[in-house]
Amino acid sequence: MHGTTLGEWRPTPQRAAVLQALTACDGFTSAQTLHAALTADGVVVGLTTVYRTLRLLEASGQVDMVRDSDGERLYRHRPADGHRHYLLCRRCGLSLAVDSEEVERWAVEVARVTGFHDVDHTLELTGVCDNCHAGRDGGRTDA
Amino acid sequence: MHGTTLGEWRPTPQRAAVLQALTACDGFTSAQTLHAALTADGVVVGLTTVYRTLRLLEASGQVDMVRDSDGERLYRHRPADGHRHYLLCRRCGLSLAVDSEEVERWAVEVARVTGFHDVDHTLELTGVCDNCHAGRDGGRTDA
DNA sequence: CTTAATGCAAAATCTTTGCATGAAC
DNA sequence: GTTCATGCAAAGATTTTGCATTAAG
Repeated sequence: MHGTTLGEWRPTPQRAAVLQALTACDGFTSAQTLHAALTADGVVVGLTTVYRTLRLLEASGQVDMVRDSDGERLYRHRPADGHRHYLLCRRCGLSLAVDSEEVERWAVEVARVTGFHDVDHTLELTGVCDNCHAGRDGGRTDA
Repeated sequence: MHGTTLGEWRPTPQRAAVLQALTACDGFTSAQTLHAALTADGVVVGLTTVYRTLRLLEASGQVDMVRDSDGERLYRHRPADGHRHYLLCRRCGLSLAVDSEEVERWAVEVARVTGFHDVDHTLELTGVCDNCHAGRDGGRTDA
C-alpha cells in the first residue's frame, strides 16, 4: 500500500503493447500466439514478458482466462462488464460470450448450501459452431 | 467393431490396479499422485501406464477429469450416474459432488440459442470448506 | 540514484512417444 | 503365433525463474 488507487505496477511500452494486442484479438489467444503476433507486427517483446504481463492482467481482473483441451492458457481482454463465460468453437476457435446469470446464481446457491467460502467457478463451453458444422471440411475425430 | 459390447481393450493387472486405486481415492487425484500411491502400496506399475490408463478411462467415460489451478489433470472415478460436477476445497482438496441439473439445462439452452452443435461443458467450482475456514491452520498464499 | 521491468537462456512440470520385452488372446 | 500392453528413457510442450542490463520514477 503506497497510495495508488489500484493497479500498482509500472507502465511500460511492452505492457501497453501486450494489452493492446490482446484487445485487438477477437477471441481467446495463448501467450505464445500473442507473442508471435506482436513480433510479426514489429513489436519487440520477450516471450517471458508476455507471460508475466498476462499473469498480471489476469490477477488484476483485466483479462479472462480459460484453458483449451490441452490445458493451455488462453486469454481475452475482458469486455469491462465483469465476470463472463464463453462458448468456444472447437473447429475455428470462434468465441461467443454467453449470458450466465443463471449459473452465477446457481454458484452462489451452491456456496450457501455447502457452507464453502470464497467459492469461485470456472465454466467452459465448447462446441461446433453452425458455420463449421455446415461445411465440415475436416474429418477430425477429436481435435 | 469386433463383436465386444463396449470397452474394447485388454484386461491387465495394471489397468485393474489403476482403476481400483482411483476408486479407492476419495477425491480427485493426479496421475502422478496415483502412481505414487500405487507404488507405496507395493503395486509395480509404470507412470506411463498410469497416464495411458487414465486417458482410456476418461475416453470411455469411466472417470471424470478436471484441472486444478495449475492446469494439472485430476481424475476421479465416476459414481455411475453419469455427468457430474464438483466443488473442490482449495485448502484440503475435499471434493463434493454438486447437483448441477440447473446448469445442465442451461447448457442445453445455450446450445439451442447459439446454434452450436455437440456442446460440451466443463464446470469447476473451488472454495474453502467450512472446516478449513474455521481452523485456518496454514497461512499459505496459494498452494 | 533507486527500484523495478526486460529478456535471454536454463530449469521445472506435466505429459506423450519410440522401441524392445513380455503378456494376453 | 499375433497382437496388444508395458516400461524405460528421451522428447515435447508450456510456463517459470536466475541474473545482468536497461528503463522508469
